[in-house]
Amino acid sequence: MTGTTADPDLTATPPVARRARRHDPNRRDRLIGAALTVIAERGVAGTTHREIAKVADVPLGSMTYHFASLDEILAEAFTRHADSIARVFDERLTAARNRDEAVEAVIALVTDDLLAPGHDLVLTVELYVAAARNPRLRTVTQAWMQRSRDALEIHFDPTTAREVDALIEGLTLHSALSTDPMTPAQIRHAIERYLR
Amino acid sequence: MTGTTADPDLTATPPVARRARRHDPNRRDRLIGAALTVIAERGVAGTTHREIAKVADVPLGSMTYHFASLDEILAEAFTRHADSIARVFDERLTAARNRDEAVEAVIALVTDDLLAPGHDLVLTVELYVAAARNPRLRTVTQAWMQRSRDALEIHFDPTTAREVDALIEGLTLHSALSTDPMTPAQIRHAIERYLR
DNA sequence: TTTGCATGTGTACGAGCGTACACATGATGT
DNA sequence: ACATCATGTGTACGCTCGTACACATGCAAA
Repeated sequence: MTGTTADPDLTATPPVARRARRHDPNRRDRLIGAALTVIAERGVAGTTHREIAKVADVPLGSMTYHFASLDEILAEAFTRHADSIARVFDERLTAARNRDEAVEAVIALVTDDLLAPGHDLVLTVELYVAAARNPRLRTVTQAWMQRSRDALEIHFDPTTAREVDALIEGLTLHSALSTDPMTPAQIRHAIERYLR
Repeated sequence: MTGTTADPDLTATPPVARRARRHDPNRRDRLIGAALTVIAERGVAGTTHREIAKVADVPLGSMTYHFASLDEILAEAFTRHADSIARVFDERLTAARNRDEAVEAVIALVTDDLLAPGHDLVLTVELYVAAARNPRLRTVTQAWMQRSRDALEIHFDPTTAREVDALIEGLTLHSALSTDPMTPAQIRHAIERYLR
């Protein structure tokens, strides 16, 4: 009736409400998780402060408060990714009590973990590409590779460990890229052929 | 002495000389090559019209004339890359006349071609990442994989061909990522262990 | 209770980007 | 010879980006 410009009450709620402040401990952790989601969906190239903030439902300014730069977010996100895979790797191989069980552990690792439906294999390839030009990320990949090899060397000699590590890499990558991914039986066949 | 603003001669050479027009057939091809150079140096994420133009020593406007979009340049560049590797693959395996020679061909392929000093392995990983989100590039990788497998099937059964293809992928990728790349002897050992 | 500071929020700025487009030029077919 | 048009060149526009920064708020120490 009076029109929006006629109201003289300057204490009224401003037209654009300020977002309520939230108590949000471990927002930093949530942001790292959101970063991994964005990387998986849009790739490192499509990962921006604004996109991560949107996924985490957080204002843009929060990004620069918690992280000095985009590089820092990427480094922390990929570190978490590599650690989570390396931990599974460790657990499977530590649990194996002899060589035969170790072979089964490797097979299970590939078929049940690395090629599991929910597992974002593209995240690993994104890491490799990013690491090619980011020394900090190269440290992450190298530590991860070392850890994998160490776990394998619990049961296999160093030469075999290195070769199997490469084979695992190739099998997962190939399955991920193919329209016609390898079946668990084919994975088993390839690994057993190599290790038995 | 009279100062630069005192000259009334409007027919004089303008302060910024227009670049001389050049007769440049197959500039399009040169641009694709320049694109591969840029991708190898800066990654797909750092590949821009302006950067490619600078490497090829060509004005920016030339990019949009020869290619409808950046995607089109990337697709053509990666197609060239994949074809050039697939051709070597074909040649090596076609030349082999029995299984033993085929094994040697695979070893030579990895050690002498894929891991050759001048060969940009990062280009392949860049392709994989780009293909994850670009259907056109996924066609390129799948055609490439099929061609590799076909070449291997000249000498090996389909199951072996697929497994060896994956092994090659893993060996090259692993060598590329490691600070401590595998030696030719180690490559030979891994492949012979699998194929003999 | 008061106060300091870690944390949360909104916005502005300059840079680089893809792309569009107007204009220039010379090779080529007639 | 000359007209045409494929090719070559320069520049402007609108957009998104990373980052900086001023201001708000409430927990915790004193």
